[in-house]
Amino acid sequence: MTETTTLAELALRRPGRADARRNYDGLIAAARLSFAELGTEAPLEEIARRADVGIATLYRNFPTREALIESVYLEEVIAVCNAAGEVAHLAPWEALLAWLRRVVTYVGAKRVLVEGLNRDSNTFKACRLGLYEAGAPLLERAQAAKLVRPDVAIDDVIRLVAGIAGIGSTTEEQRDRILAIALDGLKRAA
Amino acid sequence: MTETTTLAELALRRPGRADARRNYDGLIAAARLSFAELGTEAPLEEIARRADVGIATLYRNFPTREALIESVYLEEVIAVCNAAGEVAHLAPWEALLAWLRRVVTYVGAKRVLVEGLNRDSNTFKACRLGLYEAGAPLLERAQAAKLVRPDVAIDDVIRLVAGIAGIGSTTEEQRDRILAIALDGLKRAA
DNA sequence: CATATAAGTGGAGGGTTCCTCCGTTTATCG
DNA sequence: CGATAAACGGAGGAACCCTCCACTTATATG
Repeated sequence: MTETTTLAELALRRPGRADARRNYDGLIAAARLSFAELGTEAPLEEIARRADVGIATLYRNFPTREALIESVYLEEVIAVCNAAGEVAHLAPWEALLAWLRRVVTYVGAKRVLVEGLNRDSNTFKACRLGLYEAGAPLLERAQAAKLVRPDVAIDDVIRLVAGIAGIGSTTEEQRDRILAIALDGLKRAA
Repeated sequence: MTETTTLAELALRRPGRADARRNYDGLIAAARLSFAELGTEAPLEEIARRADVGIATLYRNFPTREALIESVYLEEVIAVCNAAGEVAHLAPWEALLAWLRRVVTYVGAKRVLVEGLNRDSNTFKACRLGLYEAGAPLLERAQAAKLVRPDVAIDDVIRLVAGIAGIGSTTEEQRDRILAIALDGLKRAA
């Protein structure tokens, strides 16, 4: 479901020739490493060097720095979307909670990637859509069980949680507490 | 109150000589303009040019780009802190709500300034402290009136609100709705 | 297998921005 | 007014960005 949009984009962008595909993958791997180590401002020439590839090859595959950041980001979002399936066995409210917690952890860790990238880009929109599709069933289940107020939509929830995840420089305990407060507002008004 | 820490920092950093102080102020003004116009990546030499000052003067006052961003940021935070006084005449819950809305509007508008700046820096910490001191009386009043659950602290609230403010690419309506949901969780549990 | 061809490749190089160094200017104080 | 310490400007080397083009190679086809 998510994969239709996302993988379509991936498949579309990935080069067709064997050697080119090898370089493409190598670049993403090198970029992930460099970004983690030096931040999103890591020199592109350094990334190309690590991938054992000329600078022109990098630019051919990723015309802008943001395109590269997004491609790294993409793979990780897919993992979180898939995690929505792993909580299906839990009770409605607990399942929703568990998955949202996972989203917070994930987005928080990769915050450095997200900030500074154009949040209106196509790839980013696709990621959001993927998260919506992954989370919607969990929300609906909780609403059907009368545990969550019926007037909230999945994109409200995702954005709320994403916002909390973006909070910098705080302990994990505090972030959990804040998340709990916010999600209390989600519960069915008595 | 807030001003003790904040202004102490400001006074500390501000040069003592008349001409130097003039340049310092000119640089901040030019920086505010340039950042608004070209983003936080605006060429520092352009900023120096606009301030009618050599590039070395810029670097002497603000050794890094972040230092400059922070200084611009600082002045604006003070304005929000002062706004806490302007809502004192409202009822407890409404006063808290009004001020938090103001914080969201403010931080949302200046998000471009905040992201990309080191959130653990001294200046940033001072700003947070200022917001805490400004907001604490509002929160305590609402708690005393039994309108807000007693187990939340002001820094939870500020961070929660700051997180929501940081959400990108959404309408003002949605942001208000999300804020309302989150603040519902703040209310005294029945 | 041979070979045509389109896709892919690397790196030189011009342009921009960063940031330091140092000789000159100027505010301040006795 | 003169000494002196603080502040100043801009030249210039280094890092990085990104385009252009001559060369290489995977793949499809006869």
